[in-house]
Amino acid sequence: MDSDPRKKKPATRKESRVTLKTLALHLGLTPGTVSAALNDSAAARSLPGHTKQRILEAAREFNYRPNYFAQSLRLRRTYTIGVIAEEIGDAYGAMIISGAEEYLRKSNYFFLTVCHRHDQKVLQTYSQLLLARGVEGFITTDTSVTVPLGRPTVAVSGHARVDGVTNIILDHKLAARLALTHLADLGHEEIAFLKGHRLSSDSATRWEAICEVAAELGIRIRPELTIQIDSTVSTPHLGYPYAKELLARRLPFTALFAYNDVSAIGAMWAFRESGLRIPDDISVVGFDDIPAASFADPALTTVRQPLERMGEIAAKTLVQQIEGIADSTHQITVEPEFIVRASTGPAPALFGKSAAPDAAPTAVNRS
Amino acid sequence: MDSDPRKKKPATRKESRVTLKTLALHLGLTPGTVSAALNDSAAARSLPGHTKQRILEAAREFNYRPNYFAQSLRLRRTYTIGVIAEEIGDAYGAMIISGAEEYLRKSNYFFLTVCHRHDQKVLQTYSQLLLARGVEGFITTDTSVTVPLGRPTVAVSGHARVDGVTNIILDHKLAARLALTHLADLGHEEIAFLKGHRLSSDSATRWEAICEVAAELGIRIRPELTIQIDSTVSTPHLGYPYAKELLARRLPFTALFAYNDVSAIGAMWAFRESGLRIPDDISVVGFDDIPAASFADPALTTVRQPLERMGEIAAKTLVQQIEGIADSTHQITVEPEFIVRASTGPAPALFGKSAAPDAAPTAVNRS
DNA sequence: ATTTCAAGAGTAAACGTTTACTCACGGAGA
DNA sequence: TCTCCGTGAGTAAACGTTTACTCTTGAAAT
Repeated sequence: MDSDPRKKKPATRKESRVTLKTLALHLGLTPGTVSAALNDSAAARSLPGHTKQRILEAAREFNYRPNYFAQSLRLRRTYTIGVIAEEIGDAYGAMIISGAEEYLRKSNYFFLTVCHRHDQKVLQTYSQLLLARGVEGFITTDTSVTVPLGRPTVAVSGHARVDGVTNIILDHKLAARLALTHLADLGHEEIAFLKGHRLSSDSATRWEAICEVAAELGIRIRPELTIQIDSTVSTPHLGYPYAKELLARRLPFTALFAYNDVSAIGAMWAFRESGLRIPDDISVVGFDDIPAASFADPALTTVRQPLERMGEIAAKTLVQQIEGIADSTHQITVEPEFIVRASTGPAPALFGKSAAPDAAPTAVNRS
Repeated sequence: MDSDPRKKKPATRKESRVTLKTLALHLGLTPGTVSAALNDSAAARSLPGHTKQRILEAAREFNYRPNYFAQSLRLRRTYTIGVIAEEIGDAYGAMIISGAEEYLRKSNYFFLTVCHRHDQKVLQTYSQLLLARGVEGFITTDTSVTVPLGRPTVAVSGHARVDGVTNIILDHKLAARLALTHLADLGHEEIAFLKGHRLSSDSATRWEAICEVAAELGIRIRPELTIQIDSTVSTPHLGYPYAKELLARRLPFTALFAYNDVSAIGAMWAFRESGLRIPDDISVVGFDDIPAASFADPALTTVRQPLERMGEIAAKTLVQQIEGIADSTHQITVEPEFIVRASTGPAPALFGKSAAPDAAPTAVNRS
């Protein structure tokens, strides 16, 4: 008699779960009927309105929430997707996830996140774990998914053509055109390039686009002025040593098109340290438009990847595939935007082609 | 007959699920026995070794993976935690999540993420949704959890004393001491302050710590030199207008202790725009040590919050509570580190207290 | 006075696991 | 011979939903 009251508390306290049975008992109906009414399923068509009302009210009163696990077990739907990011701590991954989060939240999906850090093994392992968790699809960042993951997949900056994988890619051709025409218009003829790490999924495509566009525009790309990045640090220290090496080659150039903003900022450090003024002596163009690009000094001219938007598109595309609204496309292209800031300016006309080598030693002596 | 296939293909191909029944059938045993053997449960003690072997082998051969939902339903364990971040797209949230991710992954937990953007309503709503998803605990960032969420909770930078909530907080007293002694040692006497937004959970605590330490060190805090931030932008434009206003007050000061790195960088823009040299005319100290702090020009002297570490501690603490290894503590303090870079230097001795107002007009004329 | 029918609700299996019981069997001790 | 006990395994309920069926009424149509 003393122990009765504790099970009467409908909402709180003892963690007394409210299940269909609870409601059914209270209403003098069966769980099946209650379920039918709440889902307004086919079976509920024969229920009179007032009964449905009673059921709905009871559900509200008891604050009934269907058990997600029982529901998933039965329905084989989880409304969960797996995000396999290269990294979450940096601006690139974080912003893509942020964009995806917003869309998914509004669509009543949740997502589980793991980082792969460019380790293909991990990608396989974790996609398995996520599948075991019932994810209905994947979003990956900065990696090419080369083997189907078992569910619809959207790869942000993925480049492999694989069944069931949709790549969200930047229009790199346009990106290259924006950057190179900008530099060409400013009179730059000798341009140096930093090529991205081989593991970075955009590297190859971006470089090809640059080569093609350069050819179109009649801009020469000299192998001696291009450097391949093969470090994986993600601070400006990424770009610094490569820029130093570029200077050490003592070949004339008046502009640098870096692989990304981080390396561009590091390159600016190196240039400045050698006494070169930016943009007076040398212009620098970055890529991505991470927050730090606008904080840099001088503020970095860069190609903006609409990262949050790409995350959003990825989420939207994936959800539509899961819900069967849309079929899998091979790829979706998004357009970059060119952000002109202070790191680019007219090519130093008087010094001409020998601006860099002349200035560099001067600077070294100066310091 | 033509219309049949479309309903047959909702999910995927053959998708022949391997369940306990599959194995049992293949082995000539019952699901119960197989389960017992695989879990090495009490019921399996009476199973002879060779039978266990057979079962384990079959499981491997068939690549058996227990159904997560059936398991959760039965066991009431989900190995999932909910992360309610203020924001994921910015460095603060991203790094905390990154730290948590690593620990959770290693502990075989997964996490679901949502953003609250300082909306308390959202916090309630989404904690409910996450609970419905069976999360066994919460990690929140940059908000004070004032009402229990229904599961063990670890609040990174939370400050409310609530049952079942562990706050991971920086030792703000130490942070203030590091920054203020640094400035004092450099001879700064008139220091301006940017106070954080009221919604930012660290604002109050940090400010109190600054006041206390200032008193200890005999540093005067003038209300006219402190400004309350009440904008929520998270780019340096956050700090710029406040720094401008500070200058407009025409009171002498030789250093600024900003609320965070972002506002510090914005303040540096404003100072420089007014012709002040950093650190010659004015020193600037930030807070957080976000990546951009080291990219800034001059590189920002700042108090480093070990964000990834805080995320990791949060995850560890939470998991231990969930597993019953540790009880809920009210708070855990982590120590900041002081990073001296180029934005601080000796107080301008000659100009003395009137450095700022003198220099400002000069600069304006110059431009 | 049957048949027909619809309304209103119940039944029970199924999703895949886990686990407290039960059961059959054979050998050892009384 | 009877009891006791250990071994090796099966049984079945339970977790909470969903859904294809079934069942009972009472009334309208034949």
